[in-house]
Amino acid sequence: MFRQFRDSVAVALTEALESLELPSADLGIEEPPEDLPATLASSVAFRLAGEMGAAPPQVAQTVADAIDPDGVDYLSAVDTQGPYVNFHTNDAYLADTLETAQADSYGRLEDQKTSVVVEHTSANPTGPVHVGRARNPIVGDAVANLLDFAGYDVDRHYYVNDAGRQMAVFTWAYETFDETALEDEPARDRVEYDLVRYYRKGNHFLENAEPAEVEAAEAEITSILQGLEAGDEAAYERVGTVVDQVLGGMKDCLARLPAAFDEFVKETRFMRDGSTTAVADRLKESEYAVYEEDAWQLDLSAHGFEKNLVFLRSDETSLYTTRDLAHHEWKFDNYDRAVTVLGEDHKLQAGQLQAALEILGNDTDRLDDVIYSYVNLPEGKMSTRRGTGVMLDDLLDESIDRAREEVESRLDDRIRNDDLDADDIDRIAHQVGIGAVRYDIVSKQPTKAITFEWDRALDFEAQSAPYVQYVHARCCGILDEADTMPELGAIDPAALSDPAAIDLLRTIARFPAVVEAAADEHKPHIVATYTREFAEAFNGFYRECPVLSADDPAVRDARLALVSASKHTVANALSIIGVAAPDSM
RNA sequence: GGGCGUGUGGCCUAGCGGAUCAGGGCGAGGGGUUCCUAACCCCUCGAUCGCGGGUUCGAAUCCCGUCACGCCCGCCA
Repeated sequence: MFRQFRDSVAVALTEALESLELPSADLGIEEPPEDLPATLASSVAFRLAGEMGAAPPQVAQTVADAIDPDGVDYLSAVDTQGPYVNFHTNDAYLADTLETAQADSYGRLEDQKTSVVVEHTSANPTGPVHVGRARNPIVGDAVANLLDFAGYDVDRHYYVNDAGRQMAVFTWAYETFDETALEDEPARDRVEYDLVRYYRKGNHFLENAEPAEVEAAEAEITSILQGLEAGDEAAYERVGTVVDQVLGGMKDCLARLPAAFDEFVKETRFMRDGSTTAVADRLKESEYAVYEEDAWQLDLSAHGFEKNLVFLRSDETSLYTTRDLAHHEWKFDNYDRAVTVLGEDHKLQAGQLQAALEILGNDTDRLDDVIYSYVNLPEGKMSTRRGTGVMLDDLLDESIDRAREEVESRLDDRIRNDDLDADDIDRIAHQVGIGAVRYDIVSKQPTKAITFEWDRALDFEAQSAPYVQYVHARCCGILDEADTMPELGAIDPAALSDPAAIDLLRTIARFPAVVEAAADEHKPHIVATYTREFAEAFNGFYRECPVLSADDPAVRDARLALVSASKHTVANALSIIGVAAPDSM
């Protein structure tokens, strides 16, 4: 109801200002500090003071007097406090919130009639997913969930870089070396842990072998790349053998988060269908194209980039960005909007891509990037090639193990006699363990650098996933024990008179606005912050207001409805950030 | 050298022009459970928001400068 209230206040305030013949371009509507009773406030008086030749508090009073609360949705009264005009909600605001939030889908926004493709992760299929890039699937999945919940028609894509030099090296190494030549056993019984050993072996060979041997290897690698460029079916198959296996393993790892994709889009697709060549041809025709040092380049100085972007090598083969151009035009053909989640190291490339897309005549306003910083180890960067780094699988395992210990240590002093069995313990360990990892990452602004430390990443204390998950479990516990749910029509919202209950209901009322703001800015961490605020509000209510043992049946029913609304709110907020909502824990 | 990003109490973090807004959390110290799960709650200690200027009625928030850290500046991806 918060969004509706905000809209109606904006209209009322605009009309009031117009009636006073004052400018209404900047309404200055904001949320007042927590300890004030008003739901919304306006700071227009500051800006109008000069124009009216009066002090801000007086201006505020004049404006407030010009608004008649009657007929304005959810508005009960307008008053002032110093220079601020404050807007208070009426009973219907809370009553409608309580009723609306009874729906499982509470918070989901209206259909935006817009399709959007969210591309995330897109890690080269060279080996196991490590924590350094784990931010990508976690943030990416949350962004996709968020847009979906905000009413967009979302597809999730993983762009597979299967045409680059790295994959050619990998393919050559896989075909060349015998398993007996590999030094270590796979770190884990899954295909990408097995095959990455060939990749590392190959890279090691190229860096250390005799020049003649390296030259021969390079010739083979080049022939693979040229085969791909020439549309040679055998080359696709050779590379595909490696790519599909490794990708399959990575997919299994990502599924643990869980992060799932609607489509894995291979870049070779845009070589095979001729669109990459077509893009290059069109670029050649553009006014920004230059042919220097035997290679076709784009002069992007007018777009703010110092150096030229090479889009065709001297041997006529395409580069990553050229293929990505064809890829993005394909996105534009099939979707209204495109969001890409990518590491800060790709930022320059993304900017060049966007400039080139504009040169090709695309409307790049349809494209948005979400940039995140890599997670580094205290001793430096993680690297698949060098085999340094913490694997996401290991992080998840460790987190689940610690969560399991936590559950087991709590079993003895559980008050609730719901007899958790082995399956429950396993379920809770997974929900909490994986939830904690995701929450830790999704709750921070992605642009902030993170240095990975086990204990910090696996903290189950307050302001973490379990803190919020526990609120959901409490809701379920109460609803479970209440034999019947009251009829919607039988609920009297007025029975919720305690400050803690009203505070909770007001927090619930804000949820759709939080979803809207987070989706508009592609910032799932806003939802994570909200879950924490929500949990605090709920815990306050839980402490102050007994539900099942409430003496007055009307109070009990109203509180029960509030718990139900709370459950939907927290469950949906958690689902957006990809954290499981346990029924018990 | 240039570009982009980050800089909030011992540590992590929210806020990113508006009201005693410097908010949470961890850590430290002290309390709370015959009552819907104490992975909870309450209290105390602790920050002039990297530093210096400027704009503004008002700046952690905007501008300029400066320092520190990260990322990038390939006919790699």
